[in-house]
Amino acid sequence: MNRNASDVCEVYYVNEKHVAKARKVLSSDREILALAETFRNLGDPTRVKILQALTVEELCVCDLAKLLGVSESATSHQLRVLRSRRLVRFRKEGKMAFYSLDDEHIVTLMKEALRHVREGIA
Amino acid sequence: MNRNASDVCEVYYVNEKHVAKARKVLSSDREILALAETFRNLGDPTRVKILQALTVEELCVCDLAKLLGVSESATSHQLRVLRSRRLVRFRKEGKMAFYSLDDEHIVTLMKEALRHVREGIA
DNA sequence: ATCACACATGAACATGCGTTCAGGTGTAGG
DNA sequence: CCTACACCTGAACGCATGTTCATGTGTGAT
Repeated sequence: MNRNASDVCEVYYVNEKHVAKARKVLSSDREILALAETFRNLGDPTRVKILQALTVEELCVCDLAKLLGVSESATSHQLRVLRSRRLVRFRKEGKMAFYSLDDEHIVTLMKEALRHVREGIA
Repeated sequence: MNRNASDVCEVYYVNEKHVAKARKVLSSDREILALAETFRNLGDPTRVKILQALTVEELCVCDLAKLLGVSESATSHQLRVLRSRRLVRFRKEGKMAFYSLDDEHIVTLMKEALRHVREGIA
C-alpha cells in the first residue's frame, strides 16, 4: 500500500524543525498561485517567442502572427493569456493593436532563465 | 473563413522590417523550447512551494511531503519534473535523498517573479 | 451607410499534465 | 538471507490547457 504523510512519516523520521523553518518562508497561498500562474503563462514556446520579440520594440498582432508563423487568431489568444498576468500591455492605434512588455521584471525573468538554460551545456 | 499569415497580411500591412528585426533577437528553437519547458516546470503551485522551501536549506522527500501535505509519491514525481530541467539536485545519504536548488538563477527567478506579482496590487 | 479589414472572442476538440495506485529499487539492520 | 523502509517509477484516470473554426466587434475608407 501507499504510505501517506500521516502514518509512519511524521512519527519516525520527519524533521519537524526543518519543516517549520521551511514553512515560514512560503508565500501566502494567493501569491503562490499567482506565481505559478505567471510561470505557467510563460511556459509555452509561442509565448516565449512573443516576449523575446517584444523586448526589441512594440509589435502589432499581424507582425507577431507573421513572425510566429501562426494565425492571427492563435496569436490573439496567446496575447490574451499574456495580458491576463500583465506580462504584456497594448495600445490601440486606429485598427491596429500594438503590444509591448508590461514591465522590466519580464525582461529580467527572461534573461535569467536564458542564463540558466545556457548553463545546461545542452 | 479564417485568414492566415500567407494571404492578405504580408502584402498589405505587415511591416517586414519590424518582423525581421524581431526575428534576430529570438533564441534558437532549442533554447526557446528549453525556456518554455523551464517556465512550465515552474508553473505549478506545488513546485513553487518546493522551490521556495529549498531556498532555506536542503530537505528530504519526506520533509517536503509533510510540508506540502501530499504523498511522498506525488512529491517524488514533482521533484523529478524539477530535476528534468535542473531546477533542483539531490544527494543520497543512506536511505534518504536530500534535495536543494541547482543554481542561484532559480532564486533570482523566484524573487523577480514575486516582485512582478506583488506589483499587481492584487 | 456600407464594405473591408485588424483584431477579439466563444465553443469544441484533442492533447498534455498532475495526481493517484500499484509495484519496483536499493539501502540499513537483524 | 530476510524484512522494513525511504524513495522511485510506470500506467491510468480526470481535469486543465492550447489550438482551431467560426463568428463578433470596432475602426477606417469609399
